[in-house]
Amino acid sequence: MSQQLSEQELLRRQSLEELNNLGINPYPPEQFEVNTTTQDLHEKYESNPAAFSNVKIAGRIMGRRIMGAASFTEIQDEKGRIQLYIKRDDICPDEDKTLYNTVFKKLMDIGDIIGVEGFAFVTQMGELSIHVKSLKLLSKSLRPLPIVKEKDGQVYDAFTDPEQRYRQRYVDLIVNPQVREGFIKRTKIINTMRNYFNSFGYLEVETPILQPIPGGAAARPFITHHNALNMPLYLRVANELYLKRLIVGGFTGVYEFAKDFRNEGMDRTHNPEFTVMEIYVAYKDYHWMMEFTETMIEKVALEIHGTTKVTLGNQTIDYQKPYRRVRLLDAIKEHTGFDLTPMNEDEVRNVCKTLGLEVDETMGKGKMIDEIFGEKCEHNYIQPTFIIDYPVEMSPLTKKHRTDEGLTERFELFVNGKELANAYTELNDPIDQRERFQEQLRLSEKGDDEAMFIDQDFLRALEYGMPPTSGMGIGIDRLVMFMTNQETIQEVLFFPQMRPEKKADVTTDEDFMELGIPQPWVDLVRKAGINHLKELKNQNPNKLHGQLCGLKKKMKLDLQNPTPEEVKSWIEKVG
RNA sequence: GAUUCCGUAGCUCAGCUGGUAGAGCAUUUGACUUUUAAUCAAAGGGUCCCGAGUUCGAAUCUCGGCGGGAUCACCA
Repeated sequence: MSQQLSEQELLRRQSLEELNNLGINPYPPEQFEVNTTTQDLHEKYESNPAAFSNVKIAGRIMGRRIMGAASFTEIQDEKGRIQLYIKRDDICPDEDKTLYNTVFKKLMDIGDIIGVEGFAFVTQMGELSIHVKSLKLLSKSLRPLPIVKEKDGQVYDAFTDPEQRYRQRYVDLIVNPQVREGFIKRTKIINTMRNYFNSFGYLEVETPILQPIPGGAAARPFITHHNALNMPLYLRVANELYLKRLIVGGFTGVYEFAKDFRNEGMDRTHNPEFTVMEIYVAYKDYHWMMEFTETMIEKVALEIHGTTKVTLGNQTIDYQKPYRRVRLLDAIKEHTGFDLTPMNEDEVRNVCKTLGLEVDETMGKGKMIDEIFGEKCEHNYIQPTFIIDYPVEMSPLTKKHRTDEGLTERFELFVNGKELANAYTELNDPIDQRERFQEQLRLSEKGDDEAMFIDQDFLRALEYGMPPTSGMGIGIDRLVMFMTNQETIQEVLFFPQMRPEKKADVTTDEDFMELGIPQPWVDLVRKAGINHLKELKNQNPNKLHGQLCGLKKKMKLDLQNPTPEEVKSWIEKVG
C-alpha cells in the first residue's frame, strides 16, 4: 500500500530526482564541519567582526526571499536563525549558473538542510547576515513544513493544533522555538537537582522497572508477561522499596530519576508513564528532608529564572525558603472547623457526611481524612507549603510520629493547590512494617483495590537492619510544569501518550493501476466520482465505459479509449 | 467514564435558513542584485474525518463511528 502524495510532496520528489540527475547527492554521507552557530554570530559578531570573516554554518531553510540574481534565505540551527545573502555570481563565478538558477532557486525548498561558507556582514536594513560564497545541500526535505511567520512579535499562521503538535513533535520543535526552550529548561531542572545531590556525595542509581511485586505506592500497575520465566511482571509504580534495599546495603544516599507507570486515567495532569525523582538518605529524618527539599526547589527556581518568584497562570509563586509547615489535622481544622484528633473511625465518617463527602464502609479512617483534605483543604495551598504528620492508616511505609499517637512523620509539599513532593521518616522497624503490610492486606480484603502488596524480600532486607533514613519523592513532570508555566503535562513531555493514529482507508492510484487501469485513466475514474475500490465494484461496466469515454472527449485528452471488455475486467478484478 | 465543542487545500481559517467550495501564507510560472510577514503579475492545488439516513440535491440537517480539545469524575 503506497501513500497518497499531495501535489507539493510530488514536486519535492521530482526535485529529488533532478538533483540526482545533476549529480548532486541530496543525502551526502560525508560530514559538514561547521565553525560557528547562530548563537555565536548574534552574540559575538558585533564586538569582533573579524572573527567571522570565514564562517561555515549549517541549518534548516525556514524562509526565502528571492529577487532575481540575489536572494535572502533564513536558516535555523539549534539555537536560532541567521539570514543568508546569496548572490548568483558569487556562488556561480563561472559561466554555468545552474547551482543558483536551478539548484538553489528551483530544487531547494523550505525545510531543506544546507551548509554554507561565507562571511558575516550587516545589511542595509541592519540585519546580521552571511554573504554566502558556497552552498551545499545536506538533506532534502520531502514534506512541506507549516510556515509560521512573525513580525514585530506578532506570529502569523502559528502551528498550534495540539493533536498535530504532540503526534509530530519534531515539527512542533522545528517551527515553535518556545517549545524547544521549554524542553531545554526541563533538562536544566533535572541537571540542577542532580548536581545538588552529587554535591552531597549521594549516588545516582538504577533499579528495576520490571518488578515481580509492584510496591512502594498505592496504584494500579501495568501487567506484562515474561516468556522465559513464564511469570507475570509489573511495570513499576514506584521505586521506593528498591532504593531502601540499597540503604540497607550500606549506601548513605541514593537517588534515581525514574519513569513510573500507572494504569489509570489520562488527562492534562496525568500520563501513563511519568518521571519521579526519589532520594533516600541515611541518618536523617523528615525535618532534615524538608529543609533539603526547599533548598533544592529554591535552587531550581533560581537556576531557571534567576529569581525565586515564578509566574504560574495568574499567580506568582515564591519558592524562597523556608516554606510554611502545617500539620494535616490543623489544616483540616482550619478549613472545615472540625478537630479530628480525638475522633474514631465512625465519628470521622459522620464528619464526612456532614461535609457532604461520599464515603462508604470500605473506607478506613486514614482514607477518609485524605478525602477531607483533598476536597476541603488542598486547593488552598498556593504558595509552597509542607503539610506534615499524616495518620498511620494512609502511610504504611512511614515511621510512627515520635510524640503524636496515631500519626506518622510524613510531609507532602503543596504548590498551587497540588501535591508536588512526598516524603517520610522511613519506617525501618521490620516488625512494625510487617504489621502495616498486613493492615494493607485487610484493607484490600475490605475492598480497597489500591492497598499495597506484601513484599517479603523487602521485609527480609529490613530485618537485616536499615539505618534511620529519610526519603523523598518529587514529580518531575509536575515540577517542570510549575517552573515553565505550563498547564498540561503533554506540554512538558516530548511524546505524550496518544491513541494510535488511524489510517484512513484510502485507495491509491497504484491500487487502481493494479487492476489494469492505465495511469491516465485513473484520473478519469476519479473524475467520474470513483475514489474507492468498493465504489468501482458497484459500477455497471457499460455505463462506466461510456462515462469515461465521455470525460476523455470533454477534457480533450489524446488517449486510446478502453474497450468495454477492459472496463468490465477492471471491475471484475476488484474481487 | 460523563457533558460539551471541534475535524474544510501543505499550514491558519471563512463558508448564512441545504444548490458538490473560498481567503491569506505555502506551491508553480514570470519580473526584480541588501530584502525581511519582501513586493508585483498569473496559475495550479480539495475522498469538505469515516459510514449510513433525510432530500431532486448534503461541507451544511439527522444518526452512528473514529480522532482531538475543554470541563467534570476517577486517580498519588
